Amino acid sequence: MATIRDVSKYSGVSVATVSRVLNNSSKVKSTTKKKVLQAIKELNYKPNAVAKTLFKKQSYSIGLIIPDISNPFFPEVARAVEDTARHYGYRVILCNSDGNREKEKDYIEALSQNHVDGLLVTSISENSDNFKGLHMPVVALDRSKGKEIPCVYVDNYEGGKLAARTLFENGGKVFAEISGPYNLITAKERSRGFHDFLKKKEKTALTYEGEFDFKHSIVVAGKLLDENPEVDSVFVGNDQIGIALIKEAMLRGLRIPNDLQIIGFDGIEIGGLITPSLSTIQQPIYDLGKEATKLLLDLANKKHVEQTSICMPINYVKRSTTTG
Amino acid sequence: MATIRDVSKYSGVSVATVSRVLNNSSKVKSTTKKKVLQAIKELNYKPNAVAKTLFKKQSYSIGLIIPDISNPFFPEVARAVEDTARHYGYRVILCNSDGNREKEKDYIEALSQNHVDGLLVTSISENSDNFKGLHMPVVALDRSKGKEIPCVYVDNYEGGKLAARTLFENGGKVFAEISGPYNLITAKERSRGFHDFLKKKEKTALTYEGEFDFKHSIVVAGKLLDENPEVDSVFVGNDQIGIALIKEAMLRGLRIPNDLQIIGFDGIEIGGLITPSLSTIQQPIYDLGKEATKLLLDLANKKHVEQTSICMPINYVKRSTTTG
DNA sequence: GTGAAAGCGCTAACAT
DNA sequence: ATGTTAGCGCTTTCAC
Repeated sequence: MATIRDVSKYSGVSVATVSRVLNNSSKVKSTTKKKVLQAIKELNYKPNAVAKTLFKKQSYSIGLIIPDISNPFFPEVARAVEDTARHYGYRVILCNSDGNREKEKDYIEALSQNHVDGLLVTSISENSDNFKGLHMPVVALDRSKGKEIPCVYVDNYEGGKLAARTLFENGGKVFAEISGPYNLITAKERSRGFHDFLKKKEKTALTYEGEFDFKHSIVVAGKLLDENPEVDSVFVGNDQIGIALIKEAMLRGLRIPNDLQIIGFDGIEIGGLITPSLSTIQQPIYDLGKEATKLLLDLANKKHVEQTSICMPINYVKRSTTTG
Repeated sequence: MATIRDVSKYSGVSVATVSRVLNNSSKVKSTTKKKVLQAIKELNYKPNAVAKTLFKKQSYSIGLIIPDISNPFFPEVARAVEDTARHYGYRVILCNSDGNREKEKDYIEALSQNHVDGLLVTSISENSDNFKGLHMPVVALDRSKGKEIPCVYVDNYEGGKLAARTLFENGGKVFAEISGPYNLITAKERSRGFHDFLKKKEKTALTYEGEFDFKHSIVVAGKLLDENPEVDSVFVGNDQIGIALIKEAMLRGLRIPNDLQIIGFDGIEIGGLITPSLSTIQQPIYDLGKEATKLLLDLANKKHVEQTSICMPINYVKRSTTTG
């Protein structure tokens, strides 16, 4: 590998000058510039980004810490993050935390030692001191972090209410919910919104606490259906649970949406491709990732940001598991 | 940020000694070691991994270049890669190439300049000079690269044959295929295996060339069904096409598998969760990613590897879109 | 407009 | 067992 020193010798100028033409950092006579460019070409010289990072303390890379890339919500986020990062010349390091505090901490430490320029995190814990004392910006993704950390999120409470209203207005009589795990603030908020709306209508809903995961959801969905055959309207904590519920409902010969209405949450692509397609409260997943990345990079580059807390809109997408 | 120099001063020993305790690289008297450790703690010193990388020419990071993380096959791969890399102390940089040669090249150049220790690539092109002259190992994932590049893959040709045999033995009469794009060697091989088997049985199959993508598949699937209502057995290039075909078939009131049998390829998780669940030729997706990563890291660490070309087994998974 | 030299934070000879 | 020092490849004052 040729170094800047090789280029310097080959072209007969100093390394400083080579650096100047490399970075356009100050005027260089056009004839010497030409010589340098020529040398670079002939030696097939590529600047060593690590050396540059060491000096500049800027790596043009960010860390993306999510619970699990195999969970279908996150690939869409990751794609947005990567696209956006790339657009601004940044690379992204992918980290799966499994919602494990220790694993998250290990990653943060490693990323920090590698001088990434910022962290994008979907963390399990609302307030964690995993993020204390870092010398780089952190943006929380899909988790409202209160005032402590900049974040990009959706109003999960309103989403829950919207699901309840929809089910109610569609003529639902017996309501149920399979929520996400309550230790996730997002799941809790969705649930709270759902129940609050029903309460105003003097209705209640059976509630099962689930997980954001297919395997577990199959079990809970089956249980709900078996224990409560009278239920006709279910709100589920995310689309994966919804897909599991559809499967179990069909296995039991229920007609959807006539016997059973279902509303999911997230709007992952696959929800629209199954039969029946899953009605859902849709988050702008790609834009969530995109805006979070933009915010993070603005922060990393010390640009002025007028909003460090961005709430993105949700909306109800009617597909085939609801009547209206 | 404290540096090794700060620790050295604080503890009254040389930087070399500090480095020694940091890396356990040679014996240090236990009392001085204690002093150093104490200083490290009090100063909250963290070694700068970038500086180390510059010197050692080893970054403990690898690049993962795939077409698109939103394609459901790849999150499972990426998860395996990340798990395995992490297990060996490596980080992974995620890159989406969209199967675009130029984009792939840009990534390779950037990763190379950042001195990643190796590249894991699912490339579109079988033989590309994008990989020529790199000073780091490359492992091809799910793409047989001939002898040029180490690779981890499955026997797609056999998979295609297996699909054909299954459909045939289940009593299929009129066969069809929606293949993946022919410029992908994997798609072509699956298709070739499928047709070769049928030919031996003196059967033919209608063939539509598709894409490994939901949106496009919906269109092709609809077309196939409308233009050939007599078809009763379809092999599709991957599970996504299969899911699209199921959707379109149900839309048209076809009974699966009685009127129409479908076999997919890949074995992505969602295929088992839809109704009807998709029978498929399953690849060991996680293990593919795991073995590829292991191979790459062995290569990066110049360990002796007896096999630079690893073929993983496939198998038929009977679910609800086939009769047997 | 260009060059010399210091230094980013670390490791590894080479001394002692 | 420990210290001194020369880099790794780059950028950036500070001279000229």
